[in-house]
Amino acid sequence: MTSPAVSSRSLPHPERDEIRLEDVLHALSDPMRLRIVRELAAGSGELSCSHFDLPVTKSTTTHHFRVLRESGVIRQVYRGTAKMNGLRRDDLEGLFPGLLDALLDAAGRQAGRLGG
Amino acid sequence: MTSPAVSSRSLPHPERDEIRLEDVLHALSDPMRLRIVRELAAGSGELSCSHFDLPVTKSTTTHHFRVLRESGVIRQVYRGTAKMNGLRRDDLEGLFPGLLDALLDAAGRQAGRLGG
DNA sequence: GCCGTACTACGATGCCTATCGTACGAGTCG
DNA sequence: CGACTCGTACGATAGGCATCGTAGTACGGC
Repeated sequence: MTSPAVSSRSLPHPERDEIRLEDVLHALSDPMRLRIVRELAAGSGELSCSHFDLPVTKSTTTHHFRVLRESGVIRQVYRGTAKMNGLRRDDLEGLFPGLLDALLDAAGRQAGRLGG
Repeated sequence: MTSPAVSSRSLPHPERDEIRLEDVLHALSDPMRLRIVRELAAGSGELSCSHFDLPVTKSTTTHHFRVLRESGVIRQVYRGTAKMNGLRRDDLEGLFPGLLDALLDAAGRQAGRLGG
């Protein structure tokens, strides 16, 4: 099968109205999570957790993805054994217009400045 | 005297190049500190620490101002017994164009949405 | 010099969190 | 079914941090 079904395993997400700016900022204040979000923004669609090659164990990776989901930054859905991740661009743009772009731009500038 | 001299007590600030996005986001992810920054942005110039009426003790207030200063969000200077606080708008705008405005706008929208 | 105000320094406390390792569950493929 | 992959759950650990209270320092005015 080329497109496996979405599993029924539950993955609680906050509604758009429940997303709090402080939680979003806290989620993005961790370098590992900021890196994940930047990769998600660079990729066109959804990315699986295992696509990311982070310098931490899988347990810790799971933890970071959960923080991002529970803060409302990303949306996660099971597709077979993989868990696909996507930025909640529309919800964030509706709540905080221009914020996500400004944050991604800021992260990109800093990476360019520090990383070479 | 109407304009007391700036004291020599040392208050270390990060240089513009040393300001890290993660630190700024972490600083603003605390409700008390976000509130301080919003008040600073609303006021035209510098504000003294004692101008703020926060629901925490003065010890904790000192702590929050230090986090904001050490992350590069505000600049602090002694003027007599008072310590004046000002947003580092220029430095932040130079490093992360549009970010501060987007953050303040987001905070304002959320306050309007939740606070009435 | 003495007092009051503004802020700080330090220690304590309790909570949160980033990290790990191991054991487990869900799904796919042979 | 059995093996393998992907991701989770749980416990442990170590460090960070928001908060407080008390004691202390710096400055300005009397």
